[in-house]
Amino acid sequence: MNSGATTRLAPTRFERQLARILDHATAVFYEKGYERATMRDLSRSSGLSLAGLYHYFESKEKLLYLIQRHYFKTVMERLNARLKDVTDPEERVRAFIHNHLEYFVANFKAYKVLSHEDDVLRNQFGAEIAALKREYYRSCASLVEDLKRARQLNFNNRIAVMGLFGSINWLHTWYNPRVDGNADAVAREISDVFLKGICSVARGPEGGQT
Amino acid sequence: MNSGATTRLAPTRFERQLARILDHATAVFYEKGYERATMRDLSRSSGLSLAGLYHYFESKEKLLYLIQRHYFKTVMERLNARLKDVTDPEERVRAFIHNHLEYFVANFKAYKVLSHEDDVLRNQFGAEIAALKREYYRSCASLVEDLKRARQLNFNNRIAVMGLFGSINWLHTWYNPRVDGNADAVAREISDVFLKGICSVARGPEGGQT
Amino acid sequence: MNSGATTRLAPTRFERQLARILDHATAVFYEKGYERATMRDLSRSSGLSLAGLYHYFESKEKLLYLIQRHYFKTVMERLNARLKDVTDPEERVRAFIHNHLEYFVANFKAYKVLSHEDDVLRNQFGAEIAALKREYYRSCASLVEDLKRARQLNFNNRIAVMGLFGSINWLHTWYNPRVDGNADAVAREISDVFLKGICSVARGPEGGQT
Amino acid sequence: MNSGATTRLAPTRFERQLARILDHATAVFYEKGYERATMRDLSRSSGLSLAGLYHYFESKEKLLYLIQRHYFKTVMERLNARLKDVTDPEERVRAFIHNHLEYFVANFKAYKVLSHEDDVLRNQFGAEIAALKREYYRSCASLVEDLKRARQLNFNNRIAVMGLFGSINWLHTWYNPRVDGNADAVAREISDVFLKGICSVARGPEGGQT
DNA sequence: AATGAATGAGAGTTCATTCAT
DNA sequence: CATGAATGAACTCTCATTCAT
Repeated sequence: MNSGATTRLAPTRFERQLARILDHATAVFYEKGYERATMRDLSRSSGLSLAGLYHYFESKEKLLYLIQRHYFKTVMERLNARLKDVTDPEERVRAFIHNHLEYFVANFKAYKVLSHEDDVLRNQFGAEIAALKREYYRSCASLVEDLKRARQLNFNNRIAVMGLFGSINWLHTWYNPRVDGNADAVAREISDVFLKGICSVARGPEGGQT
Repeated sequence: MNSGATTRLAPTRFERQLARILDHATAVFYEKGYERATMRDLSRSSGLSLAGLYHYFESKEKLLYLIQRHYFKTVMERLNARLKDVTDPEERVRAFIHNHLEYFVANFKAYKVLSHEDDVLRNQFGAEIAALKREYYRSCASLVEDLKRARQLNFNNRIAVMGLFGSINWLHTWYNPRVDGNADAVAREISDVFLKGICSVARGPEGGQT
Repeated sequence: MNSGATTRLAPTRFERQLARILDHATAVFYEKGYERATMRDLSRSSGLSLAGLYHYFESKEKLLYLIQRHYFKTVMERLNARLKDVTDPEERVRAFIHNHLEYFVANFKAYKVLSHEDDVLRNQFGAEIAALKREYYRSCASLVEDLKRARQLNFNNRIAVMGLFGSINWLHTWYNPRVDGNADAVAREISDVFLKGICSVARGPEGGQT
Repeated sequence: MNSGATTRLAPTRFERQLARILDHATAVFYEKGYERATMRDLSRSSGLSLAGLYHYFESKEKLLYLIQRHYFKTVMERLNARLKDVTDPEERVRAFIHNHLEYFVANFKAYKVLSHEDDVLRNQFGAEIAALKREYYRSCASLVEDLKRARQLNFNNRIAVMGLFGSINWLHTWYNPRVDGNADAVAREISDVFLKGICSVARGPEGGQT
């Protein structure tokens, strides 16, 4: 994990250590959940002493914040990079879904920490993460709106997008690569159902929402 | 909440009290999450003393178990009752979605306690709840399979059903009756997208899975 | 167990019930120790409700008091009855030992409750039991003194008697009827060692104590 | 108290602190008994915070285990050292009694914690302490058997040794240095009575036991 | 940079006991 | 006579965090 997206230059020792700790912490939060995980668990898994951990972050909450921020930022960076080359509205929605699944299947532990520990953070930390999440949601919603406009479709944006987010955020409770194939396969299946779904809905001019 | 489904006759004082406590506890778990919620919170919210609570259940875990069991059993009872009168395969899938949303919009606090505190329970309790959850999943999967067979459709059952569960289980993170309308409206929208989606997917004979 | 030594007439229902409860309680105290034993244990073992127990005694302490008092009084009554027919000093000491072992092998659970929960009781209860214990000790000490005087023996009374009490009070930690024979056999062996011991000690006129 | 018999080199700060805590705990257990003594009592007596205590041992049970193990091991080490220089069978039995009394009069609080909290420990802890106790008992029994063989005596080994253990384990309920003299005096008296006792018993060839 | 030692606050749970019925 | 329901107080133990070194 590459924390500190601020610099692209060689990371300092501190940054490398921190990244290592965040990785271990992600695994522990994945396993036991944020509340159940104790600082002692983190100490054990990272090999640092309990007090040593506090050199790298001020509190358990800050640690969760750093993890969530990192993964939100990274998935969005990758999304933006990927969308640069795609213009077709439907393909852009597919790109979003594929990007999400590809990244989070590769980082499935982080994935659960993002979706399950959704509302743990309070105050400043909570607000920042909520903002990132909203931004990510808006990215997806925009792509769907673009497609709707381009094809003159008719469905409830919010419910459709939220339904899609549900599908892809719930993945961590069931996804098994041996049963379900790789990320590409799952992304194609989910994209197909979702896109055929919204493209086929046609209830006449009264339905829908901007 | 009507605990003790064994008898339909007048509930005893104990049963009524227990039901009242489970209701309060559900609200507290909804608000703070199971781990963060303390027995002292439950004491406060229920008006009973800390020790008094233990007259009604042996442990905090047992309490969560009682809640989860109750709601799983009830939603399945209602599903079975509703399916009695429906024969058309598509309508039966719609009935499932509608039943789920109707019940859990009416009991949205319990809803979060079911989906968020998914894997808290261990051992016997965990096994029992997992069995109920599997049974509920199987109900839905069967209905989808019936539809697939009836219409000779072509899609990945598991991914489709899991995607649907994601959509309806994620609801508790965003549903707002003032914005999204009542349960009927949401159920119709989600059903439309899902059903059009799976009915339109046609990738040729190589796709799909039993 | 026959509580309430005050009347020799037909015991009332209350007395019979109380005696039954004391018996059960003795068994529980024997098994778990006084501190570890809970009122719920007593409720379970006696078949009465928790609150029902309090009709028979005011507190857990009083219950222990009643048990200890009963067994101390009974063993002393039996001792006095037995000593009536014995005049030889040595035989009187043997009678004490035999009486003690016979009674407490027959009531070995009570026996542990007497010796292990020695110093639990406080205040009035503690004082009364301590007085009974002192009386019992004095009985034994007198017999030993009589023997010493009659035979003009020479040993430290207090240490000898305390040593004897140790031997017979420690019994509950090791006595096993299948290995050690019945009470008579053990009493004879212990009496032999003790009596030969004190009768053979002769360190000249400076030793001993009144 | 010198815990950690593994090294005879300078004890670490941790070891010294632990030893200090065990000392305080021994005093508290002596005073109130293991069950009645609370962790708060130990905290108060040792000057550490409640949580601080848990830096040194994992549980109240482990604490009792550490205490009991220490004293059993130490008294046996001392016994073995002392027996090295004694060959006469009678003197060896006297050495055992003297060693026991000397050590436990000097550590009379620990003494009660050993004998009164005999059967508190369960499972692994209980098994280990029981094994040490058995070893200590065997040491004594061997010495008595040696004497019996050397002198061709005739008495029941088990009852005699158990009686002796009763005498010396019961000491903590009555011993008062001002009344009873020092350990040497008491040891001599008890040894005299016991040894004269077993040496004088002669009931003919049918008596005794291997 | 890193740690052993320490802590205040609070967790879930159990206790002997009471009281309305 | 007997009980289900209830409680205040106290229990052992764990938590995230700090600080001297």
